Amino acid sequence: MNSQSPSLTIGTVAKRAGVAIDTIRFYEREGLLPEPLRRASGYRSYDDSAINRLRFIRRAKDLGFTLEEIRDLLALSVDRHRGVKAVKQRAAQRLADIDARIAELTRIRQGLEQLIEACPGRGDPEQCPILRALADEEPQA
Amino acid sequence: MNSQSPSLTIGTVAKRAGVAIDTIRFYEREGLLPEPLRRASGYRSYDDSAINRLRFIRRAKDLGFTLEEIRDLLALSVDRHRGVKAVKQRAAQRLADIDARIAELTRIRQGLEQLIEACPGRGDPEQCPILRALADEEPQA
DNA sequence: CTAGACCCTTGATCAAAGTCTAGAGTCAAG
DNA sequence: CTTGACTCTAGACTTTGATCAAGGGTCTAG
Repeated sequence: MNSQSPSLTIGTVAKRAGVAIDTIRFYEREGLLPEPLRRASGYRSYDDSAINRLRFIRRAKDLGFTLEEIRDLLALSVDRHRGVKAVKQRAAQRLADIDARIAELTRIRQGLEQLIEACPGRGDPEQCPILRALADEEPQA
Repeated sequence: MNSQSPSLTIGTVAKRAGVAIDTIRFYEREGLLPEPLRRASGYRSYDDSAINRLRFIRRAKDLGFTLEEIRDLLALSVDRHRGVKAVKQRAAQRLADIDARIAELTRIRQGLEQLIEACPGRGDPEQCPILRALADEEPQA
């Protein structure tokens, strides 16, 4: 097996995972990263799994999950002792959350698209459907 | 002439527009609402246009605009000649952003769904594809 | 040994979009 | 006139997700 050197410093991990050092310590405080081993000096000592986890967090974040949701997602792997069934249920809940998020975005998207299609892109603001839809009728202030 | 009595209090406006009083004052500070007339006592005095504008803000917010973007939209809507085009462009940019987000969510949704489908929901945790994906994840970046 | 790079903790600060508080003045009803 | 609801200002606080600063200890190369 490879990788038997669990002695990455926080700076190295930060660089490889593409996040700031402060962010790593912040995630640790927030319970998204486990507390790492420490050297005698007190320096945090990581191995590759920390980098993997940080990348996982970053991707999930890019997808619009909050850190709290990500913590739940990560907690799935800690649920081992509670059995595969609980894990599957929680994953299904995540899926439902994602579906709801997609549905909400789709609703917004369609409202916007209709407005854009109806807008000539020039002329009198009074005629712009985007502005009119937002303003509702009878402004004339 | 149904000459409207322009003497709505902030509380009435808040109730009709469906926002909090503090939010109205906050929007005023932030330049999203014009400063209203004042009574001799100092009380803010609104008319219906304030309600319309608050609804405009709320709709734009629902469409994913930030308050800063909304401030821009409100300013643009006053510009007869350039306003409409810029409004349409910004709306189109919002639409593109939303599309990208939907695409990302759809992608992760399908990955998650496949994991769930492949998971028996019982048995050895080592065999659970969900746990395995979370544990290892990320082959390369 | 010493300089410079790195790491430690604690606590402050930021941005967004409000929300809430304190202390004081005002308005409408009874 | 008094009571209670309403409004005023200024400024502090909230949440999320970090980022920075101060004041120190550690590590490594020359």
